Amino acid sequence: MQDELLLYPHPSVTIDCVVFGYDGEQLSILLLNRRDEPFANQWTLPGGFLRLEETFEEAAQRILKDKTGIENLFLEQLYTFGGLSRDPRGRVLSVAYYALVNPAKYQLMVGQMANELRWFHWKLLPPLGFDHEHIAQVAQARLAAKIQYQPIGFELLNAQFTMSELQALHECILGESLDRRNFHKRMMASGLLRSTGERREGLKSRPAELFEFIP
Amino acid sequence: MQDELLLYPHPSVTIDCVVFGYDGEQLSILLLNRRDEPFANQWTLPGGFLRLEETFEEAAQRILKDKTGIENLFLEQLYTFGGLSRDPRGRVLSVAYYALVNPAKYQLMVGQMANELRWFHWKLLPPLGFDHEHIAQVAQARLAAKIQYQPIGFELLNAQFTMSELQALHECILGESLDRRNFHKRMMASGLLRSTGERREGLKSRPAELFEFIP
DNA sequence: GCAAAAGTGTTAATCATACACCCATGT
DNA sequence: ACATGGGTGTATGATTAACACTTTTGC
Repeated sequence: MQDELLLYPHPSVTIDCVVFGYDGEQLSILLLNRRDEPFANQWTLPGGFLRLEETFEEAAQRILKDKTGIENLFLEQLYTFGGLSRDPRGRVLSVAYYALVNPAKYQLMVGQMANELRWFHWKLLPPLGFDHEHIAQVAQARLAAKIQYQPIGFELLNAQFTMSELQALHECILGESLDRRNFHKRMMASGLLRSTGERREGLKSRPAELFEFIP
Repeated sequence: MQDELLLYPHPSVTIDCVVFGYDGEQLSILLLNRRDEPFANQWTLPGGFLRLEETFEEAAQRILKDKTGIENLFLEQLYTFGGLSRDPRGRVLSVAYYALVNPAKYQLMVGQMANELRWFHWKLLPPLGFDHEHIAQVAQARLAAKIQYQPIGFELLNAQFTMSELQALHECILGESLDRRNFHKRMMASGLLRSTGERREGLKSRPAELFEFIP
């Protein structure tokens, strides 16, 4: 039964992850400084090889947990990259995923195959190994396109968030400032979020209403 | 250098293609009746294994040419499917592509590994092998979403086409009828097509202006 | 002259934008 | 009381949707 599958050599398949983080001020991408060849001591997206017994998403979760300590995040498939020379080791495909996380919620843990992990401003990335600059660009474009049509929050914000927090995130991704009232109307009109009835208190000003995404 | 790549067994990688065809009346998807196991004598999307020396698009073009006779079509990556049991032969990933073609422009040629090729109404597909029903659904959804934002025509229509032909295509994909005048305005406002100055004559009614896509 | 499809403009409705004042809290 | 950020409505402009009659051809 496996015969046909063995007729030709198979490519390797990796999963690479573009992890966006938003700390309330600026949007970042998590990069990993590789310890080993290829691209030793260079920055790349966190990634790893797909195993036969796991789905793409399971692989992405495992890889991110092992290499960065980040667990249980929402992932969405971005694109699959298959250029012939994107990896010097041979034919390696990359099924890329992206995610949005709140960096404050995770403790980064540098895995064994990395020198360092660091958040970089999403528009000011260092030179990257493989074709990861290209992958990051595609992810940025996807994020910016997607936010036009729907509120983006995922894990970037806490489960409950104020309208200002959501607005600051959108402004950050869009690169422009928005009108508070119109933003409020648009978000509520989308039907994707609702008020929790609770408020965020303890700040220096009027307590803000807390919202949550509707599942 | 290849050592790391050999540590784990590799999955097989196929390219599957959702080829949409429009004959002026209805939108169809091209299916192939398999000659061999698995899924012998069942309908599937045309597809085949990726070779190490070719990109996804080259593979898709080769596969379509070999199995259907269709050449040189515009392809766009749809999604990559990686379910653990989508292929009974083992772990097989599928990088799916979709394309739009004008069936009248191609002579279908049944390849050696198929019993038959046939166009099926895009909403009335027979049961399909592998997870190809799912892939077809994703492609349908993508096409319907995409047409909201831009005129889709490309290879579906002839290089020159009348506004009514383009409108019939859009109505077919959207599943609703549109107003002629508003459609005309919207298409021209998109800036993606222009009048050729010529007309389609010889029909039973007033000759229609011919348009073309701006490259 | 009749049938069939093409071409075209105006009005109404909807949606998006711009904009400013008062409110609740902490200090 | 004042500083800080939160909450809210309306008026205008822009876009989209609804709608019908005239024109050109073949028969």
